[in-house]
Amino acid sequence: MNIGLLLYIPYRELENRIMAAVTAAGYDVTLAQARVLQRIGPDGTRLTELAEAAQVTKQTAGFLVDQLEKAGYVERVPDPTDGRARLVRITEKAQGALPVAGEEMARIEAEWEQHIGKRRMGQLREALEKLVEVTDPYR
Amino acid sequence: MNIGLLLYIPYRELENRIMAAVTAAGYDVTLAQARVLQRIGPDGTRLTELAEAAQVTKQTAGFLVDQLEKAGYVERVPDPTDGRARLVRITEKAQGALPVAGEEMARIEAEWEQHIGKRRMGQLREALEKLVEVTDPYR
DNA sequence: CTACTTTAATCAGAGTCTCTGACTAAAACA
DNA sequence: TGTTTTAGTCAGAGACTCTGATTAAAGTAG
Repeated sequence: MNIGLLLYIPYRELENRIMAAVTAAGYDVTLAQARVLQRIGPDGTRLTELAEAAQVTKQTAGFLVDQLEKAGYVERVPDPTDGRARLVRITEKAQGALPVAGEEMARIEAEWEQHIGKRRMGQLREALEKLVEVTDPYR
Repeated sequence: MNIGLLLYIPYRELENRIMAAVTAAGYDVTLAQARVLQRIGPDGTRLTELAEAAQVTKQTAGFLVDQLEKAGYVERVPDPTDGRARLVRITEKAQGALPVAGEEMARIEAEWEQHIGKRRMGQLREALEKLVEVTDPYR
């Protein structure tokens, strides 16, 4: 089995389950919206930064933020340090979703560790962290 | 850094580079088309099977196969064992793309091994193969 | 200070991907 | 034979993403 599929299959499982948990908790967010949402920092993040982090164009990021804003999950506030820019911030309404996602992620990691063992899980994480050094275009 | 992103970043790099290599070799295929294409077996595969393997609906798979067919990369032939079914087969035109993808993949794996070391690469593969046992819905 | 360049964001339009629901035809089964 | 299941298609809509052009603010060189 090729390494691409080996990386992708667990990733997709993780993403699907987290989305399901968030949806079950009553948050109506799509996958693309969630990918943007999780990149927003605690003090707000500029659209351009979000676009880079999520690997989409500014237009796409703007489109998704528009939807998130309409749904009340984010708000845009002026950036005090730059008159052109605005900061996208997570609203109180969306704050509750973060721990839901975090808990589901922890649950999944625990399941994985149970199956492959603590040692292998540690090796997996170590290898991936090293691999990200050469494959992440934003570091 | 969360495990999801750790899995996704190298995956995306792999996918992007393979797509770039295939495109550079003169094959005009989209990512979604490629995901279907790589699931087609040597003797042809049914649409329904492709849909399951690629994790999309039959309609979506059909839509992508239509495009691949128009571009001359696949053909549909009757399934001799089932009058309702048709086998999607890779045409000669598309055969050349497979080694291009394979070579790029091997090149990337070699680079990764160079960076993280042979030992870690082995551990990574071992851990992922074990992980796929519990995360692959199609096995 | 002024003119030029860059940067942040948006507007407009199009192409691609994916889905739900309804349907046809062949196969499998009771 | 009649019913149910399976393989695939048709129709329509929604979601995602892109390229190109534009506006406004900031930065920079003279």
